[in-house]
Amino acid sequence: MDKKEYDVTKYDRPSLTVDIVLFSIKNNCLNILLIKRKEVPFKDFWALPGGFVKINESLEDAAKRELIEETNIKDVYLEQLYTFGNLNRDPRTRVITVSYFALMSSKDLGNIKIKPSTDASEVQWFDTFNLPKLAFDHKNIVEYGIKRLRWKLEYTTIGFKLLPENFTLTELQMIYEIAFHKKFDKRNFRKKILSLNLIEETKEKTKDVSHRPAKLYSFKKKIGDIIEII
Amino acid sequence: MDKKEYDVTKYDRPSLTVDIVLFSIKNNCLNILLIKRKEVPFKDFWALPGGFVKINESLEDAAKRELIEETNIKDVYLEQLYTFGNLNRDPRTRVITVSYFALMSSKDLGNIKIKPSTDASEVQWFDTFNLPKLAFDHKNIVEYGIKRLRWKLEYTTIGFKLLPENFTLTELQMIYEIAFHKKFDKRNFRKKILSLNLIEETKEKTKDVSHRPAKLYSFKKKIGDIIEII
DNA sequence: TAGATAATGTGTTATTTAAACATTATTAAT
DNA sequence: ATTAATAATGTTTAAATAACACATTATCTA
Repeated sequence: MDKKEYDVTKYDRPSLTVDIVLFSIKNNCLNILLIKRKEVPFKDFWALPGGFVKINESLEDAAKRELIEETNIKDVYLEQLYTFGNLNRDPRTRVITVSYFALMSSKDLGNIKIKPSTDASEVQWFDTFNLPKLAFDHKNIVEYGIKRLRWKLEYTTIGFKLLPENFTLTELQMIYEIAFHKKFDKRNFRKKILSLNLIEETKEKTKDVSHRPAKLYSFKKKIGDIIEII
Repeated sequence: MDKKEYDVTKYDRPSLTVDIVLFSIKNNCLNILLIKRKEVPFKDFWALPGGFVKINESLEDAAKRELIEETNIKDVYLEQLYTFGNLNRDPRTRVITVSYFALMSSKDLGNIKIKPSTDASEVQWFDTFNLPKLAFDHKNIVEYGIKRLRWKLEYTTIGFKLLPENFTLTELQMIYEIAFHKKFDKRNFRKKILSLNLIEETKEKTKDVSHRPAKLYSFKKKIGDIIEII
């Protein structure tokens, strides 16, 4: 090592965590996944899934690992949200958290077995607009996540990440109405969505509904593509 | 301490830095401030101003402190950009950097004495679209900063942060043209800007120009307000 | 001091996009 | 056959955006 090189280890270093705001649509509500903490601080409080970043894993890998460890959920859409680093956000020591924004398709809700882990005694979905008191500054993080969701729905095609592969236009519209807390005109919504040329009819229809069945649509692009609409 | 409490200090912790992408308009160009590194790694490479976060300062305070220490610049508009945490972004050890996006009024360009410091042998403005080779992954950070700037110009009133208190409509338009790398129609631009009702005429005009002098305008809101246009 | 130069300042029309609005169609259940 | 429930569909109006050219006001200089 070069003599002139800084000894970067000489600095006191804060701890680094990731926390994940995972949204999904359940019972026509925008839901967020929370865990119940097993340990102090904030023992028995609900909190965002998350945990310490390991020295040899990227931030995104840490977020993925924590989701799996604490909730057994994988293959969600994930993007970085914001880094919270205020001095006293954790009573134990200085902890910086890089928060992640995640979306899960409602089709996966059924497949996934949410299981408690070493850190969490319970794992549960909550209505985003009716959350329990949260540990740490997780309320702030959730609010930041809701803002990001609205913004992304408005300006990108991210809404498809919340839907199963085939979906009805009514389901798609519902996502927007849930996230924005307001109704949209059905005809204008359909015109707008179809004019974007992002989805196409499938040959299928909804089954086992006691009313006129709806056409199922699918997103044209391969999964993984988020298109900026603007 | 509660026995059940984690010993959070037992984890290997990455180092934490901040880096600042500071934009200003100079010579009709969008400029970024860089420092020349005094030490390895990347000795003599140009890099973003930044440095290690102290254990008892917030991330934003760290960004402000580093800007002052390395460049003697203060009172800029500052917002968090993105956190870069890939494994090998620093050859010495694991380093996470929380990047910040900053804008400086062109009126401050003259007042400020940029001075080299302990970490930097030189400090200099560079044309954003014609940068030298940068240290670490700072090229990525800059690109992220440019995207943020464009987005913010389009959807907020942040452009005023790059201008002196009184400015001409041509100067304002120039900022948009520089950032977007394209021309806008003068009449439409003025109509749009004035219809937003955010700026007002002052009684002054440009002086010492060898052509028709332009009316000077000022932003209606007190400094600090960034309005979402949409 | 007249003419060249250089940038400012201003309106109208056409096009595109967004908003408002109500009826008929299809299926299952009874 | 009737009912209940939701799907599907078009037109008209208003608002926002885009395209476009020339007169004005100052300095400079011949």
